[in-house]
Amino acid sequence: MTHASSSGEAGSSAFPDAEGSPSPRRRGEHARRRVLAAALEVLAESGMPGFTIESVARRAGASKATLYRHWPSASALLVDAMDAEFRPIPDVDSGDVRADLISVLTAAAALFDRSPFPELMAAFIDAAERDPALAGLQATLTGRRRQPLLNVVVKAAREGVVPADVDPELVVDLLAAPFFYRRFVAHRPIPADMPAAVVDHVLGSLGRPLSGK
Amino acid sequence: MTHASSSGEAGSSAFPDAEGSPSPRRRGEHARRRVLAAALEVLAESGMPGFTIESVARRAGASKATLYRHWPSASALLVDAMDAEFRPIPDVDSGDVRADLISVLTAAAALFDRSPFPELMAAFIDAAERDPALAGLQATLTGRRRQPLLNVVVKAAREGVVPADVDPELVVDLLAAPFFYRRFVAHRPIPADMPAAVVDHVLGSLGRPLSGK
DNA sequence: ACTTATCGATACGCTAGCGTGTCGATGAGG
DNA sequence: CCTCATCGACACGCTAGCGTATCGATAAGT
Repeated sequence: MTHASSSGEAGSSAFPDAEGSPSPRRRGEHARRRVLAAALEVLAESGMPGFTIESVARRAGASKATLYRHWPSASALLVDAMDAEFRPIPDVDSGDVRADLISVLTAAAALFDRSPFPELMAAFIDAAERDPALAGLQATLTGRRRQPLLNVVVKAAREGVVPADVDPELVVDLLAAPFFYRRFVAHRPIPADMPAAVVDHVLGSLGRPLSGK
Repeated sequence: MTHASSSGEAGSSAFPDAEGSPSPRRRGEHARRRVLAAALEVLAESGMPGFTIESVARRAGASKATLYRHWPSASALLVDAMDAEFRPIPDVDSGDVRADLISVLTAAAALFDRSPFPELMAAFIDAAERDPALAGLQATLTGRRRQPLLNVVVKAAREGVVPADVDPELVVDLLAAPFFYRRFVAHRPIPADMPAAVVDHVLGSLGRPLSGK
C-alpha cells in the first residue's frame, strides 16, 4: 500500500515508494509536503464544504494528478494532513503538580485563540462523525495531546498527592473538557484565570473524594 | 422581512406573512415544517458538505422555489431548523442536589447515543465556526440546554449545599463538558456510571474549595 | 363555488468539482 | 551528462448544485 488508506491505522506517514524500483526517486517529497500544508489551510478557511481536491491542488500549486498519485481520496489526504499537523506535546515536570497542570492547560487554551487550530478542530469534529477512519485518527491524536496531562496526574497519584483509586483518564477529561466545551459548544470567552480555576476545582475534589458514592 | 434572516436574532419563528394582504393564506405552514424537518435529516446524514438546497428540497418533497420563498440562503434555513429542533429542557427539583444533577446528566448522555443528535451537533460545531449567525444561535441554544443544570447549581448555592462564592457557570461547564469532550473529541465510550462519577468529583471539589487560590 | 396565494414540477444557463488522461518540463540519482 | 520518475499544466466528459423563471394544480378563506 503506497499511501495512507482511509481504512488503515493513523500515523503511518509512509512515503509513496513503488515496490518494484530499488531506489525510488524522492522528488515527490517536496510536492507532498506542500500539498499537506495546503490541505490544512483550505480546511481551516472553508471547512469541510470547501475541502476539495481542486481547491487543495490550486492552493498548493500542484496538479490534481499529483494529488491522486499520492492519495486515493480526499478523506485519505485529510488523514495524512491532520496526522502531520498534530505532533506530540512536550511534557512538563516542575515537581509542583498544580503548577504543571495549569501550565499545560494554559498552553492549550492559548491554542484556541490562534488560527488555524480552532477552525481545524471544528471541521475535524464534523468530518470524524461520518468517517470511521477520521474518528480513529481523532482518537489517536487526542490521546497524543492528553499525554502530558495524563503523565502529571499519574505521577501525582503515585506520589500520593492524589488518591490512588481515582481514574486518571477521567481526571484528564475533567481538566481538558471545559476548554473545548466553552470554545466549540458554548461559544463563550475563556478568561485567563480559567486554567487555574479548573485545576483548583478538580484537585479539590480529588483531595477529598465524596463518601456518598 | 418575511423570513428568519441570517443576521437576525435566533428564534423569531415568524410566519411568512405578506405585509399587504390583510389575512394571509397559511397553507405554507405545512410545507415550511416539512422543509425544516428535512433540513435536519439531511444535515445529520451528510453533514455540512451535503447540506444543500437541492438536497433538502428533494428530501422534503418540495420545490426549490418553495425553499427560496421562505429562506434567503441555506444558512438562514439552517438557523431556523436548529432553533425549531432544540426546545428548552424540563427542570428537575427533587430536593436532592446530587440526584438531580445525575438525572439531568444521564438524560443528556443518553442523547449522545441516539441519532440524530450527535451528527447534528458535530455538523453544527463546524458550521458555527464560520458563520457568526450560527455561532450566536449555538450560544443561545446551549444556554437553553444548560438552564436546568444551572438552576440546580444556583439553588444548591442558595441553600448552602455548595459555597456561595463559586461561579455557577463554571460549575455547569465542569459538569457538562466531559460528555461533549468524550463524544466529539476523544471519541471514547461514555460508561453508564460516568454521570455519577462526574457529579461526585465536582461536588467534592465544591464542598472543600482549595485554600491555595 | 369562486378567488387567489401558495404549492410542486420542471426547465434554463451557469459554475464547480470530479476523476482520468496526456502532454512536455524538470531535476535528482547513477 | 543522461535517464527516467515525477512533476505542473491542461483538456476531457460528466455530474451536481445554484438561483431564477414559468407553468398548471391545489387548497384555504370567503
